[in-house]
Amino acid sequence: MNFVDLQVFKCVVDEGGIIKAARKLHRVPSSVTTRIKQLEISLGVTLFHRDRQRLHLSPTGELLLAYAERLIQLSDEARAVISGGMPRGVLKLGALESTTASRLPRILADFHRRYPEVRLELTTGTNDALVNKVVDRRLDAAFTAEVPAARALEHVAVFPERLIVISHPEHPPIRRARDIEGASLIVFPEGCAYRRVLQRWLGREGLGALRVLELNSYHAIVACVASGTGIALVPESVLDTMPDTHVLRHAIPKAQANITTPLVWRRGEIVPTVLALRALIAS
Amino acid sequence: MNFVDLQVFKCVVDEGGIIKAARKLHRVPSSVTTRIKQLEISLGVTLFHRDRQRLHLSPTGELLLAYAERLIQLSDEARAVISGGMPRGVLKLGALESTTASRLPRILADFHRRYPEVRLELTTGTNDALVNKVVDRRLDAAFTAEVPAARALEHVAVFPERLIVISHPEHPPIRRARDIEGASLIVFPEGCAYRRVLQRWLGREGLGALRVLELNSYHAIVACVASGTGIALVPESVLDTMPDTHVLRHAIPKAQANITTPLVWRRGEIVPTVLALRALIAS
DNA sequence: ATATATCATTCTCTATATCAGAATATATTG
DNA sequence: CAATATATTCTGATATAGAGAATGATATAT
Repeated sequence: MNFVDLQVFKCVVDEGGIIKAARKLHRVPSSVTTRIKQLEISLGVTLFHRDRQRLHLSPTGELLLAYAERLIQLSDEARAVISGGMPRGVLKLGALESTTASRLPRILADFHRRYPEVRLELTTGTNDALVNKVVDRRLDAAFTAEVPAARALEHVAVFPERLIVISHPEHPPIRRARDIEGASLIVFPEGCAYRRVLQRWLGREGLGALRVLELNSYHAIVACVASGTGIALVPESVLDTMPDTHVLRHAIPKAQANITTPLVWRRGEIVPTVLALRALIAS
Repeated sequence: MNFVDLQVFKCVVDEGGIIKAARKLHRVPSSVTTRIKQLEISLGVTLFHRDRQRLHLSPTGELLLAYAERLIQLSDEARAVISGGMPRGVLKLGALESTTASRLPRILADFHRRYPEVRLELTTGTNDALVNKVVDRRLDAAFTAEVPAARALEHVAVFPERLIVISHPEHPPIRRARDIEGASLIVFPEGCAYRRVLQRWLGREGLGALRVLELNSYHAIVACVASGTGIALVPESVLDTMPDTHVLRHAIPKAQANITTPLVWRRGEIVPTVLALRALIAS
């Protein structure tokens, strides 16, 4: 069993006959016949039932077909990633404001250096907005906050993140949810998964609704926190990109704090540019 | 790029050298070297950095390794599933309404317990409809009423059945065909072999056409018979699955009464799932 | 310091596998 | 009935892969 055999097998099934497959494969029919026979012998099963000079896929053959398709697809992907020529064209990428600020600069610089033929279009947005845009094909892929529940999406874990609470420098230490009672929350608009993390934590410890201020940029949020307007939940990596901010950092329980930023794309529709991005991140 | 190359590649990485890999693969080192070189040439990349007679996996090599492992694992799985014992996949089975009611529940329960990987698709229909579907490959096998005449089908005898005539409880005894003169026949629609048995018997004893009522379910037929609408011919085993039916049973001549339900499939095209079913019934 | 062992590689020969092409057998179609 | 289409078998040419021996370069032990 090798890739050539599997490709020949799949072609015979798709084209519905030895001769048609031979034409498509630029081979002579006898070669295709022998290849199929060899495959049957090596697996010890009958892939096709021969009925009056016609081939009919057997149930076992159907079983193999499913595997053959997966194997061929995977090997094509491997070849594309490893030796695939330079990807080119447009890569429509989405990311959270936080990921954009903390992780992307390095990644995108590397990416552009390695694949200068790719024009990058970066869209920022909340977790939910990004997921929707990927599903709608308005993005090729996105770095989100949560692994999406949708069956239609695939993902790979990329960046481990640690969420922390930040406050005004003179704020007393925050060890539990009730320590922030009375403060205002400064958060991203609805749809941000980090905000849900924060509210879940507060809810779990019995804290109800707080005053909420919605801002659209981490710089604005951090500036407001520093000036004592309220507290906020941010990934530590974002804060590390802002060296001169005078805010106090408070740890929250690990169960809430430790999350992973995934890269998500539509199932089965990974494109060369995204493949290249994924390969670059993996290395 | 083929599976052998990938396995050799993975082995070299795992064992950490050409010679160790060669030992493990029962090959000569030169063979392993050439295999790796070929792989590098065919992919157009360098998989290992050669540093003073030592190999070091390159970043590209690491990329390939990940794919190689998935591909090898998947192909092993395919081989195990396809040439490994347990049948799996879909079994498209046909059966008469009567067989479905009386014999199949036990059989199918056993079958599913023993071969949980097989998804069963059961189709009911008349004898002729089932035979046609098997010939057309829309069924893998079927329990029919008669041994099919078609050369293209094989069969094995499975269940002995005894056909009996049933009537309203107050109906006088039926000993010969003329005893039912004037009654209505309640039968399955055209294509049912049991119906032909009944009409052959009546015809042989010189009885002509009777009024006929066609119904599609044994429950309906038995209910109509019980209420005095007419008489019907049913396998005794079906009646035994309906404990509270008030109908009178009448024997008919053994030549007509004793039949055998066969399992039929296309000649020479018996598949693992049907093989398993046949084996289970035989035991 | 020298000898030995280890390692990857190169080269050549042989066995094997695979392909193309011609011939064959059977079924479908005009 | 001829013509076309289909899968298969057989044979010879070709390419490929593996074995084995030789090479060169490095590390390790005496």
